[in-house]
Amino acid sequence: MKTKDRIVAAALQLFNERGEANVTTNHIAAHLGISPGNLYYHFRNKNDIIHCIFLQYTDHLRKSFTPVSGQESASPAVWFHYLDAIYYVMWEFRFFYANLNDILQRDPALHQQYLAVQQELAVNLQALLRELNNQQVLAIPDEEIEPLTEVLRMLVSFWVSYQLAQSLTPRISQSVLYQGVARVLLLLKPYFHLEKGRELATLMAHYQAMGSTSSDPFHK
Amino acid sequence: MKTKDRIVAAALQLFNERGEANVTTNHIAAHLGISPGNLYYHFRNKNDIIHCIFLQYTDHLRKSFTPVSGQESASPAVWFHYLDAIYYVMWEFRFFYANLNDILQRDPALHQQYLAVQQELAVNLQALLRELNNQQVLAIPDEEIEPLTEVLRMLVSFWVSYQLAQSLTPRISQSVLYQGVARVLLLLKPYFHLEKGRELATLMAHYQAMGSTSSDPFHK
DNA sequence: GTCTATATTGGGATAGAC
DNA sequence: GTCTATCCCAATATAGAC
Repeated sequence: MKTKDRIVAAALQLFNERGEANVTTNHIAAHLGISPGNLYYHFRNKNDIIHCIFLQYTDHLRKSFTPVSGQESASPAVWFHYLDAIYYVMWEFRFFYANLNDILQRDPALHQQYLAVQQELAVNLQALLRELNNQQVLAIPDEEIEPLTEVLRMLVSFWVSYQLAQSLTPRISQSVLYQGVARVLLLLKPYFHLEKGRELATLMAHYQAMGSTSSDPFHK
Repeated sequence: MKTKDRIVAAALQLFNERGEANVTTNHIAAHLGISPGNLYYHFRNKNDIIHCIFLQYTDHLRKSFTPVSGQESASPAVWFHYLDAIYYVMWEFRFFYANLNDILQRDPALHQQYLAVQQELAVNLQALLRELNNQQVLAIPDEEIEPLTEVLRMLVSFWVSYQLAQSLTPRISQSVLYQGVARVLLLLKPYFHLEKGRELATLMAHYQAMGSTSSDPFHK
């Protein structure tokens, strides 16, 4: 593994574990057993490192949230896929969600790219909900689809921050992220067709179980 | 007005206008035409100033969100009262919401007080929704009240942050905060009894109008 | 590519005079 | 209470040898 990649990997790990604001370039270098100067040979500055991580992030989002064909969208297996993807991205890039505004504010170029990805996600999510309406899974009034998807994106984007604010310990657990996923389902629940109650109950039960704190000590 | 109070007022204003992270103690002093040393005569440090602002914040919350008697809760006028109070606190202390995690993380004592107030709010909000259930206004399944109130608090607490992330300009407008209030109603809408459709529509229309950008240029 | 040593910066905070 | 002057510190970033 090239030094440049090792730096990115170490940065992601340390950012996630200790918070981006608490990890300096010196920490990253020390963690890898290289000098600060060496790190600056590979990256212009800290933002440059974050930008590399961000590329992985958007890659992931684009792969995980590509729309599926109409038929498929009605399958609970696909719902699991999407919801798991939400969990995964929240966990894998939690440092980013934990400091979203700081990071975006200090790097306008990154902010612009962020907005572009968010726009794609918004479009895809709205299309998905419309498709689920068509497939008789959901019954969301048309004019509510846009604001509802916005609330859902907002919920996912700031669930990590919310959880950090709710606890004195700066570490977030996997289980609280599953609780976030369960909240997504909660907000959609009133719109599910009654015939889908069974499938919905299965999903809710799953993510609630994953979100119960007792599952956490195992560090699954 | 005593210097100490002037400092707090100036800090709140500058924090709201430029973002807490971008306002140094020197800026505050310069804005008031006093010396940095003078500022430090009145406050141990910057956190100390924020703490004073936070006391105003909690004062406000406690006054605005005290529970009302069961009967009253069914009155649309009371709903307006609560929703306007949400708007007001988001606007008046938007710097705090914009930087919640940074501020809490660097001051554990403040964080503890924050958690205490949040706990009060959670209890009051749950009680309010239960009362609205009783008054035949809402029909929220009992087990959903707690998670739903959590999502609502989360929505309000991070709406400002969300809006900042959604725009390249670091200023937030009053209208986007009204949009946030409208989202609160949106999430509750599925649970409203049908007979209350009229009142609900009035509320939604009001906050949507306030949230429309065309109302903003007037800086109401 | 990697190192050591160091320059730079800027905000937080204090000392001591007035 | 208020001022001026200054210290302190930590993180970012660079210079130049190896």
